[in-house]
Amino acid sequence: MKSGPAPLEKEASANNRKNLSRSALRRQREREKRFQTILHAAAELFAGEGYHKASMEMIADRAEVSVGTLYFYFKNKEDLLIRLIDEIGYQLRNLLAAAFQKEDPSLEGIRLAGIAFFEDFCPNNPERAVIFFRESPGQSPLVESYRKKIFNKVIGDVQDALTRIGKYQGTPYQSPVSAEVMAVSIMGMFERIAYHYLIWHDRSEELKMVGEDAVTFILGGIDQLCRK
Amino acid sequence: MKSGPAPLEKEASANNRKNLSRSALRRQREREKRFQTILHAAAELFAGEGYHKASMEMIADRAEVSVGTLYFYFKNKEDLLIRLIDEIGYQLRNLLAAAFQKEDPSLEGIRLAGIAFFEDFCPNNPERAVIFFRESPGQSPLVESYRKKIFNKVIGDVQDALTRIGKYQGTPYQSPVSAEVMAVSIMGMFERIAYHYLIWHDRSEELKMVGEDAVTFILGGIDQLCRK
Amino acid sequence: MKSGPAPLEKEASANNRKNLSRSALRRQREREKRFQTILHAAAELFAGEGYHKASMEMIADRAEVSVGTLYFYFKNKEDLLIRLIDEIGYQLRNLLAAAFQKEDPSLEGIRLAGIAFFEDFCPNNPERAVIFFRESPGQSPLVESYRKKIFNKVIGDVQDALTRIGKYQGTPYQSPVSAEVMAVSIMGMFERIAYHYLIWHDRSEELKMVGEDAVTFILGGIDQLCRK
Amino acid sequence: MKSGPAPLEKEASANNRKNLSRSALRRQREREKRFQTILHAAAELFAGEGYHKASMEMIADRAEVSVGTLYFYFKNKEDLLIRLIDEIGYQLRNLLAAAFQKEDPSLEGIRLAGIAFFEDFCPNNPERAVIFFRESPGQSPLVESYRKKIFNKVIGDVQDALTRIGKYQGTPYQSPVSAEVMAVSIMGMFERIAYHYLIWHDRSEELKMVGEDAVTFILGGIDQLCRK
DNA sequence: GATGAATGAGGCTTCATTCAT
DNA sequence: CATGAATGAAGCCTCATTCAT
Repeated sequence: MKSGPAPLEKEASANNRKNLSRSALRRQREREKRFQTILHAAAELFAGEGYHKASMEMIADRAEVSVGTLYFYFKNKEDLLIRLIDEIGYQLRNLLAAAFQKEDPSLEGIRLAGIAFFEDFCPNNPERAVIFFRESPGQSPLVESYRKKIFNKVIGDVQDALTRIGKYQGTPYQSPVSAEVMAVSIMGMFERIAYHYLIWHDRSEELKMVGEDAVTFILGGIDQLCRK
Repeated sequence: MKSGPAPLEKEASANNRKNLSRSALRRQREREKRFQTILHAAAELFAGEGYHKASMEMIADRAEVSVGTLYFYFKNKEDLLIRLIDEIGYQLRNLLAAAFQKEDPSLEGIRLAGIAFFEDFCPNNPERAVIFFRESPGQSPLVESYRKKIFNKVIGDVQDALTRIGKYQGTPYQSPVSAEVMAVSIMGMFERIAYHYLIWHDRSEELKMVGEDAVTFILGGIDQLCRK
Repeated sequence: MKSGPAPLEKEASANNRKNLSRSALRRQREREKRFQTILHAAAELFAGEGYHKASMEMIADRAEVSVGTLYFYFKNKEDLLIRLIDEIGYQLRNLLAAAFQKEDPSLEGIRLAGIAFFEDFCPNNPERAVIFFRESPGQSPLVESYRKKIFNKVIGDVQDALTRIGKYQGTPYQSPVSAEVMAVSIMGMFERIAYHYLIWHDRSEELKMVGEDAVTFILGGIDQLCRK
Repeated sequence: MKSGPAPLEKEASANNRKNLSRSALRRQREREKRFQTILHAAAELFAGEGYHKASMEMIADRAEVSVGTLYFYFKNKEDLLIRLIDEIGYQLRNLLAAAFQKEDPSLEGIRLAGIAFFEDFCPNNPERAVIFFRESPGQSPLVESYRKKIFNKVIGDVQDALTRIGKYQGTPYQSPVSAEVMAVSIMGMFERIAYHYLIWHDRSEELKMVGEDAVTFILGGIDQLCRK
């Protein structure tokens, strides 16, 4: 309560301000850290035990906090899941956006995006793939609405990239919904390939080859839809 | 199962047998009917309310039987879901098999399969699509193991068809896993397109056009993977 | 709390003392003010949301202080309620005492008390009526003991007034407990009339007329009990 | 499962029907009995420990059933309280109605009603008085709405009785709301007298005398309001 | 004095499953 | 075979209170 030797007026003030901002910052940092600790614990358990089997108590234990603290940082269990899929969706979009931006609008961007997904995202975030593709569907209307929103965004990104490519190359698509169908298809391929080779069968070492075939498949499909 | 006392005469015996077999048959029929009634009620509720929200009591009410009866026909709630996805998987495989068998091993079979899925299965079984694609993932290890088994079979069917086509046409695939990757990809496309245009956005009237684009995409993809 | 460097002179000292007492007074005032701010916030929320629904956090938010501060000024949540009903009881007693003292011991005092309650207290303190009559009963033994004490005091005041009137007018009561019964009855009438016309049905504009009838009723009752 | 010797056709049918109806009736009876057992256990605990302190587990224990059974018979804890106050309100109305009907519309009916409340209801149902007057106020909006409805009915009954008396005796009331105010007042007196002499101070042996004074008070009040 | 993050006991409620009738 | 009342474990969540800063 009592600080050391009395500092001069202005200095004291400055010091004080500095102290305040320091402690405030530290608080902020620790808050953020705790938030992530909890989210991480939840992710591990959702992926490992399944969303339903993972109880709030288990999550609290793993995060080394009390149950009450969980509810200080998150509204409820559903919120935990929503934050997770939000974060994963964000990561996924960034990954794809980076791939698309590496090149001029061309199929090369699509290829890079596929490689990013299969060779970067999947092997490095298997837990997140599990949550995104296996644990989050069909859990509640609210979660489902978030999933829908996120998928729509990712699909929209891919669709935009395809549209840009089409315009850039002067290749029209077969039907008005073609770009959308392709984007949805690509998303579906990514999803089920991850599910198949990562979640169900642990064949992650084949993912590189699988991804290449998948990308070839996609490029062939796009090409075909540009023909007529 | 338990026969009565030894009958005296052939006539009597015949008579008896006839009676027994009649009532036994009726029993059998009613049993089967009830089984289906319950399964149907469960399907409606799983799709409408979600697997978890649908309680055994609700299912019993809708099927107009008692809760106890549910447990006579099904081992437990999980069993209900497993039977459903089993049935759906069976239906799906038949659908695809029929398409593949309509033609000589050729891409036409693939096209027909796509049309069968998008223009027959989806619009006529939206409830089943919901159960198969949204409600059954991530519910329990056992259910997941059944899902895996069923998906593997469907994927295997497609893969076999693709392999047959490859052999028949003398077109080798890019890599050893190519046929499998394509099968998995096709499954993923089907799944997410159904999810997107049927479950999330009710654009089922567009499904025909969407399906055509998807099939074109697939054929282009296959073609591409046969090149080199 | 932290004084600067030691002052040189008496004047300074005097000055200092003055300063100290000034700041001490200001402290005192601010303390009092904050106490009331919190109590007021609690009153609003207890009346508006109900004692249980109103959480300490909500109260802190409304009073624009932190939760910790609540516990500096009040022992606990129960304490908040007790202080409130104490204050309300105090106000009520003053109100009645003022009415009784306006006149010589006579029924006129009773009339004025009724008017004070129905035409002053009720319309001007509906929130307090809600707390006193609806939110405080049955919350905890301790709160209940305070309620009992307060009611006893108010009833005692009325009883004393009635006794004085009886002695002054030389009219004995029917039984030894008559004065007490009348006081309790009057209190009950006040309570339920407020509950009925103020809390349950918003007919506060009729309260004047209602109050007059109530007072007439009371006077008739008192008169009757003095007969024999 | 197997009944004794095979009865003749009609007899069997009759027997069967009889058996069915017997067991159905017994079921019904036992259901009703359990319902009451639980309600009784809840009443004891609500009165003894207070509504909030009495947990569902405690109630289940006292009723010697499982917690789940509580929820088979009652929707939730609130429902338990509502059923109780409903039942008490019903009992109270019957009590008063019986008193009013014993005599021609006259003040004697009011007197009998008072006696019924103070000399019958209070001493024989102290627990119910506690629930009705102390534990049920301010618990939740829904409970409060039921309280309001019940009080309104009881007050309405008294008001009707007073109106009938007024008409029968040709004595008009001071103001249009007089009958209502009197009814509300009487209810308030009953309530607070019960609270004072039964719940707070255990002076139930004085209740007879207290009740007499209260009735005298009421009659005087009514009389006064008929004058002008 | 003030803050607000952390606690954790305890409450209510749900629901799959069982079993006597 | 069918019924449906009973079970009880387990889950989510609230919130008054504390205490280090």
